This record gives sequence, C-alpha cells and structure tokens, in this order.
Amino acid sequence: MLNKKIPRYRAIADELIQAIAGEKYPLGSQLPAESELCEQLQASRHTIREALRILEERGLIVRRQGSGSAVIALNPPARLRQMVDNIEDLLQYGSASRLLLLKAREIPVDANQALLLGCAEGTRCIELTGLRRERGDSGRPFALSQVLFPPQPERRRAILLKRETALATMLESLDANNLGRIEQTFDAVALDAATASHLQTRKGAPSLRAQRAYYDRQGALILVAISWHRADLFRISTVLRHESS
Amino acid sequence: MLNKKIPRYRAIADELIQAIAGEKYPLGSQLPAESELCEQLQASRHTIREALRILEERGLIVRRQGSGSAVIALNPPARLRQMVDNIEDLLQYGSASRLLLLKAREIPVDANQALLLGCAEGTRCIELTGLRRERGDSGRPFALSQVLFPPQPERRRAILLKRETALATMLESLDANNLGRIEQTFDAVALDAATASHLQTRKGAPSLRAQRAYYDRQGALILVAISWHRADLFRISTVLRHESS
DNA sequence: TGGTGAAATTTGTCCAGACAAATTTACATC
DNA sequence: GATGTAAATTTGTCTGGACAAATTTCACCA
Repeated sequence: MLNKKIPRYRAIADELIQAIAGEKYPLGSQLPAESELCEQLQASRHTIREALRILEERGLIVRRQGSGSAVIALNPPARLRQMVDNIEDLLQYGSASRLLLLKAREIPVDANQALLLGCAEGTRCIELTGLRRERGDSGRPFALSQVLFPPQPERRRAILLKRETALATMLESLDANNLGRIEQTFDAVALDAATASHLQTRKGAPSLRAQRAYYDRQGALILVAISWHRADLFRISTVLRHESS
Repeated sequence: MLNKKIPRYRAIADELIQAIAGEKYPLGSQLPAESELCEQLQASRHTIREALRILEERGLIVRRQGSGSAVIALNPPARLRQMVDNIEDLLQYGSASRLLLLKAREIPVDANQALLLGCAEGTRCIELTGLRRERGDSGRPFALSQVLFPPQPERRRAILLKRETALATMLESLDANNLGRIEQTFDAVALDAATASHLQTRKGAPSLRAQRAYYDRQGALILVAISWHRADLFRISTVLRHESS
C-alpha cells in the first residue's frame, strides 16, 4: 500500500485543479479570494497561497495584486522545454566549428530585410557574412551565414564593422542571460550559384535554411541570422522535454 | 529615476546569487542553514526561504530536508522554453491541414529503421503512410509522412492496422499529458521519384525532412515520424522563450 | 453624464513561532 | 572496526498576525 502523506497545500492544489477542470470555476472566471478559501477549506492563508502558487506555476491561473486570481486554462498546458546552456549549443555550432568572417559592411536593406528587421526599406543596416567550417575536417565549409543588425548607435556601428571585433561583439550581444526570445524558421531551398560556390557544391543543391531572430528581455530585436547549410553535411537536432520530467 | 521598491526576499536572493557566482559558496558546497542565514541577514525564515526558492527555481541550488542546500551551479543555466498546447501545434499541423492515410501495413524493418526504433533488423513493425493536405487549398498535398511504431501488443496492432481507427489511435498515443520527450531532427534532402510523385512535384526538388521520435514519461518510445515537406509549401517555425520572461 | 477621490477588497511582503520529517552526527555497544 | 540507536541538525509544513501595494467599487460632485 502506498502510504505517502500528502501535504495539505498539495491536497488543496489538487482539489482546486479538479474544480477548474470540472469547470466549477470556468475559464476566465475569478477564483474565490484567498481569505475566502481559508474559510472554505479551513486552512491558513500561507497554506492556501502555497496551493495557489502551484496552480500559477502550472499556468492554470494568474494572480494580480488587488484584483484576485483568474482562471486562464482548464487543463495544464503541455510545456516542453528545450534546454540550452549557451547560445552556441542552440545554434548547433559547438566548439567543433569555426566561423570565418567574410564581409562586414553597411547596406541599405531591401523590402524583405526591412520586414525582418522592422525598419523602413532603404535604411542602412550592418550586415555580416560568414562561413562556418568544421574544425577537424580540413576546413570544409558547411554553412554560409548572413547576420543583420537593426540600426545601431554610432560607436557600436564602428565596432561591428571592424573585422577584428565584429564576431566577439556579436556573440556578446547574444549572451544567454540577456536573451529573452528566439524565433526560428526552418525551410529547404535550392542553393543559388553564389552561395553554392561558397559552400563548394553545385547550384540547385538542396539546402537547409535556418532563419533566427533574437530578442532581448525587453523585447527589442538584437539581430537576425540566416544560414544556408549544405544538406549533406548538416542537420538540426533538438530535444524537447516535458516540464515535470 | 527608476524608483521601484525591491522586496527583501528578492534582494537577498540577488545577494546569494552574487555570492555563488563569486564562489563565496563554491560548486558543490553547502549554503549556510536557513536559521543561520536568518541571523546573518537579519530576516525571518519565511523571507529567507522565499529567497532560496528563487535560487532553487533558477537551478543554482538543491535543497534536501535534513541535509541543507547545496550549490549545483555557479551561473543560472539558460532555460529556453517552447510552449506547446497540443501536439498538433508542435507538428505545425493545425486545423488548417488534413491527414489522408494512404497505407497501414506491417513491415520488417531495415537496418536504418531498426536503429530508430531500437529493435532488431527484420523485426515486424507497423508502418503508417499518410499525405498531408491543406484544407482550404483544393487539397494540395504538402507533406508525405511515414509513421513507425515499435512492436505492439496484438490488440493494439489490429487497431493500428485498421484504416478507420489507426489515425485516432495514433493521435491518442501522442497525448500531450503522456508525452515525456521529443527528439527532432531537421535536414534538407532532394526528393526521390516516388515521394515527388506523391507531392506532385519533380524528382530532385528540395524538401524539408523532419524526423521526430516521441517518448512517453517513462522514457519508452511511442513512435517515430518522418515527414518530407515540399519546400515551396512548408516551413517550420518555433518560438523559444527565456524562462523568466 | 462623467470624472474624482475615498473606501473596500485583494494579493504581496514580512514577522514570530511551532511541530514534523528527513538527514547527519555522535555515541554506545558488540 | 562495524553497527545500531539516540540526539542534534536542517528543511518541510502549517498557524496566526500585521501592514503594504495594487486594484476595484462606489458615493459624490461638477
């Protein structure tokens, strides 16, 4: 017999979760105030709050000071987590690869780039172009990367346009602690002649294109990176884990 | 002037985070007991515990009843979260697409499939083949999917091999609440003749291939799905958010 | 009607204390 | 030295209370 003692706050949390799932408290409705739950369930406010904390962590309710606790989901949404220690892991560019900076220049953005960067067409933005090579493998290039920065303050512009400092500055601006959100899009495209030449393959060869927009914690765009990968040398792998696991 | 009042427990948490980063409490060492922190920092135990809870949530310490709090990381690891409400969202197959089951059969797996499924070559496994079509767009197919199940119990085999029940059973087995882990790999490939024909495009056209292995909470493999997408009709988008945001 | 401000409501923060449960430590025993 | 038991330590759970801060409610006035 499983004879584990269940703490009060957890029992109350389970009770409330059941009640929400059973729509005793419908979506969008307000949970009773903490003081009321104390009376109803004969528990101290601390215990009630501990239970509500669980519901909040699961994404079932939101609590607002002065307003109360509102039901925002009937069932705990699946939360899959991708763990990344550093940005290079996310990019799949571990220590096994090196980035060779080809160009660092300022260009007027075209319509498509303007959309990505959220600025007007023709705005002058910094573009870095680089080639990623495998470290061990006699430097065979496997990806061409284009990095676009939104308009930068003058001092930063100068740093980013200098070949010696551009890469370090870019990586620094992608510091994991400052990062708030990443939007990724993957698709497959046939390589154009110029890119194919850089990647030492033939025009029209299939390529995995990854486009990523990095935002900081304040929601401001840091940069957009687009990479064309040689299909035969590269693939992207990620693992998503359920939160509770 | 930003004049926001910082709660005591948060200030204490920050202080401890700094101390850990500065290796005042080295990796693997024990934090002072809560009662001792109360004295050192002149705060109630509740406040101290609230602070320690923050460190624990960030993955800096582990707390064990009777033992104390141990430092397990010097810096908060970046934790990016991908939120998924249901499995169809993850698959990017919302209500806008339909899956047409083409084949449901049992096949002896080849070497490659055996590796994916973790069984011996030649084992008889269930394979479903389906075509995904856009709902609105006169049913233009945009992906061919192959779904492989590891060896199943007899009753389940029968259900999965029946065209009427196979799809529903498959989706049910991918229920978000039961899901523990997903391993995804994306790459680009040129379409072979047979697949190209299904997708109504030409042989050799670039295709985005997605291979996903789904595991349940116990770590057992549920199924492996491989999809070939028409590059011109499909791309994969995900958003990763920093935990604290 | 519409806006203003005080009052009531509700969650956030913080304190002091108590006992339970898990672990570690010290010690006595063999 | 090994082992088992008691004691000390440490976190977990729970109560009661108090005030602060944010929000909502509502009476009041223009």
